[in-house]
Amino acid sequence: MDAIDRSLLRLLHTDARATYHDLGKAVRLSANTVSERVRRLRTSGVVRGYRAELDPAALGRQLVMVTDVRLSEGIDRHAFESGLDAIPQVVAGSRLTGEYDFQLRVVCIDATEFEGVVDTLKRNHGVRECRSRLVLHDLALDESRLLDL
Amino acid sequence: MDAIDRSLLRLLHTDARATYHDLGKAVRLSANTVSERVRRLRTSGVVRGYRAELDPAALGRQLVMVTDVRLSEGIDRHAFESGLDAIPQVVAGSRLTGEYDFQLRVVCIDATEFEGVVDTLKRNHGVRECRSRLVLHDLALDESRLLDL
DNA sequence: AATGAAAGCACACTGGT
DNA sequence: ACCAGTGTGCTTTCATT
Repeated sequence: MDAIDRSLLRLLHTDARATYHDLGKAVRLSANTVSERVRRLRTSGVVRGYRAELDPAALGRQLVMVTDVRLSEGIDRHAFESGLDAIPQVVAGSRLTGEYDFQLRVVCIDATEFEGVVDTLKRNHGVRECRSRLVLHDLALDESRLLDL
Repeated sequence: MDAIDRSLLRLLHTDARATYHDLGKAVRLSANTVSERVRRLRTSGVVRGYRAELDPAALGRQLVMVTDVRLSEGIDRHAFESGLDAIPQVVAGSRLTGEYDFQLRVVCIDATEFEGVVDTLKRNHGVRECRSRLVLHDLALDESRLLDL
């Protein structure tokens, strides 16, 4: 992992469909060499994959909530996690330390749909308590900033 | 936006570097037609971009914290947001309703580094109070799940 | 690790259904 | 909206340093 690799990671984070040829022009290396470096970055696990970033708003979903969740006694954490597959509005989540067990990000069309999600969580997934707040907006930051350190 | 477009979005979310030819094989369309559909999805804003997903742990950063933050009176929200550019450990964040003003995701090497981030936030960025918890792990969910609705 | 050459493919146009 | 053909340019392999 040298400075060139970090440049390549930044470039691929900006546009994962950039050609090796163009990446090579940017770092002054042949397409060939870039291809090998990127393959190494992939197999070493630094690059986990290449993802198309979707815009939920363009899919008609403009209500984003952050919901902290506490499970009832006797609910298996692992079962709860796999059960979330059944609720597509839950697009991300983490298990956290502290007062609550999990934090979920829930993307909905409107408050009615969100109400349905909360009811489902409580009725079918062993959620005892939840605490939700509206996402006003997301900040323009991302993980590629770690390359600056 | 029909079922084929949703398939293409799912495929591109799994591998944003897939060729139009391969995408076409999956949805039984010519590479040509796939290219046109994908271009429409891009210009309509459903696809915001293509990103390489990095693994912070592979970059030597294994401590991930979620930190809620409340700003002091008289601190401009917008100034706070742009000021975060100076702290690369902050890899994501949202402005939220509720008790706290923002929630940040902070990726560090160890507790000492995180302590530095918290001190910086309080000393230089107008943070009055913060409440942090450790991310035990992230759930295997993503925004492409919205396509199932 | 990096390079250049050459074969094999993918991509972007055009034109046509 | 979709497809086929074509020219251009990208990717990959191999020999070489």
